[in-house]
Amino acid sequence: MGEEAAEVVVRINHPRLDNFFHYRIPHKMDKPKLGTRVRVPFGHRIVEGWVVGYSEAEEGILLREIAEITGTEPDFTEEMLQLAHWMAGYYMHPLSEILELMSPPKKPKRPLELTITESPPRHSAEGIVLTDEQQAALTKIMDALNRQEGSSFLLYGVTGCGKTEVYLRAAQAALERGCQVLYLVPEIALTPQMDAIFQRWFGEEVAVWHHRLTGREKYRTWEGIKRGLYKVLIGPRSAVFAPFKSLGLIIIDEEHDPAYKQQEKPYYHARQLALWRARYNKAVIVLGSATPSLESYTAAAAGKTQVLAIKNRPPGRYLPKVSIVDMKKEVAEGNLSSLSRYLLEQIRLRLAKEEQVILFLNRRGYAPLVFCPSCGEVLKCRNCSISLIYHRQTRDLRCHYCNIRRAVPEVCPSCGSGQGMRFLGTGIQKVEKELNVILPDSRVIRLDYDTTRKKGAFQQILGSFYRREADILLGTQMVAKGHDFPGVTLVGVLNADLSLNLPDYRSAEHTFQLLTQVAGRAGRGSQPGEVVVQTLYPDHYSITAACEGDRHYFYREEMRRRRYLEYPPFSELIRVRLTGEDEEKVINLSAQIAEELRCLLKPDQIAVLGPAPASVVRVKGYYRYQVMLKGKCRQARKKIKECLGVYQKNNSVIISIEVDPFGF
DNA sequence: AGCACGCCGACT
DNA sequence: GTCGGCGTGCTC
Repeated sequence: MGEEAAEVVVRINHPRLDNFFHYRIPHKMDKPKLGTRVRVPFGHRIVEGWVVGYSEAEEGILLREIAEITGTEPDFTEEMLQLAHWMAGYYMHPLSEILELMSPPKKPKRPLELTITESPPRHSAEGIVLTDEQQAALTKIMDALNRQEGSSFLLYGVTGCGKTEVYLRAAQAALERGCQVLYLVPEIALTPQMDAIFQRWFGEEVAVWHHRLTGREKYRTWEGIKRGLYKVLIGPRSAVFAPFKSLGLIIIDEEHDPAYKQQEKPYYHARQLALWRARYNKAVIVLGSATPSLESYTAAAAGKTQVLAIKNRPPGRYLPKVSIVDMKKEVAEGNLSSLSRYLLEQIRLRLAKEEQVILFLNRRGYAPLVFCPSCGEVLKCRNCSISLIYHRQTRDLRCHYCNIRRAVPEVCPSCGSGQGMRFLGTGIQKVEKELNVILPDSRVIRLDYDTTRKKGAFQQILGSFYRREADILLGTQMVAKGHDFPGVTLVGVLNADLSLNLPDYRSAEHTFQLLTQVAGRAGRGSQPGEVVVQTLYPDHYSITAACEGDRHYFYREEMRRRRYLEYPPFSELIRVRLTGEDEEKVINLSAQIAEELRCLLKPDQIAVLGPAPASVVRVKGYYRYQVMLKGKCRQARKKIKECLGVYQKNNSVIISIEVDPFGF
């Protein structure tokens, strides 16, 4: 018979150590609670780890003893340990890495006082009266809070319908019932403004969590949430790991936003974890969006989530009129500018009335292609298999994958011709220059990755546009989110097709969401707005649906296509990605793995696709290939992981597993 | 991941 | 003779 021993996960990040090890508790040590951080002898050294359970050790293993307990209390609550186990299984990731991600911030050396002045919840100073639809939604949420049995809602409201008003009142109702509230937003950039709104309502009991906080700030917030001093936490996806004492309400704002999916290990989706935590805590969860993800839409259709629909904006705020411009015609009629004649006419009209304009182009830089007119060679990054982009401010070339910069060559590196390089295509900087030429009297302000590098620049640019210090806000997808500009009456989408041509089964969904969100920026004030959408595919369903505001048509059509092609939500995807410096080794191993998976998995259950090169084969000098699994993947996760585990020993090719991948 | 063990070349 | 190269194998 084996003996009862502590299961310890060691704090070492390696695929071959993806398991716990058994340890004996010394006689003079109290039995550590689950989640306790300990130091244990491991091989020839002492390492840190966490106690994650107790069980009988197998016979024949010589158990060693836990050396010491670190910290005064466990790092993880029962809830977070269970969540970690669930994540390890679902995302096929080592438990140690997930615990690392969830572990509390270090205690600062200098002691820190944790007192928060409890302010009684205050009502909105503005005293806005809710519309009937808003009130109906709020009532259902409040009923659910009273029932305390865990419920989920999809707050499906058109852009500008006042979802925030519903969130605030729901949060207040939760606080009145003694519960804490988690409010998730897609990006850090959006936290300060939400923080300001919530602080106006709830005072000092609101905290913000994100990765840019200092060590002290993190510790203070973490402890405050844990002890129940803070009642509301606002933050991006990582805030979903906060150690709430009594979580009663979770709100996910813009739940469709891809930023909720972590794009690096361990590739979790915050919405999924939030749903898990809501279920565990019997809390209410509200997913809010004007353009829900297909996942949430499906859950609603299946009755797993209740729909709270808001179909109208508050009185006096009208949905904009949308016009589509066919750019194929525009080019055929000799207009090679990035602005169609109709859009330009509309811009002039609005500027003459001293109204503001937002222009949207989802492409950074000046020109996306640089080529030699003599031999036709297109310049590519030497580390990545991707074209270099010309940037005008710095007059150099950049790779948008690895950020490398180089000068524009005077002589073609391929044929040696000295004719000079030519630039092709249109990036946002080129549009900026065009605007300066065509409309020399208008003030243009640009919002993109390059103008928001400096801290606070994002807020500063938006603030300046809000104060009407500029007439035209020209931006990448950053302009789609967040702000209300009462002065904006025209939104121009310069190239609606860019997101449509991405190699991703979600591209139509993203295009529909992006267009709807951008269009929603128009007519936020009392003036009716107009949206002009320029496209080469004026008949594509994602574009027509977004322009006509016909959400049901889009979802019907998109579901039909997904079902036909057996893409999620009608199947599950797992991507196995292989990365290495030696391309041949990567290809060979990919083929070997695909072959073995094909033997292992039933073809009528799971299709093994590939191996195929990733959409950008080479990044930062590493070659990337992938094998895609499509079908009933969940139930075969164990088998798949075992199969791949064998190959993870090879260290010249890194294998990573991505469950429900984003961005192909 | 670390760290030891292990079996072959040029050094005080 | 030994110091040290990094190949491979294990860690309750």
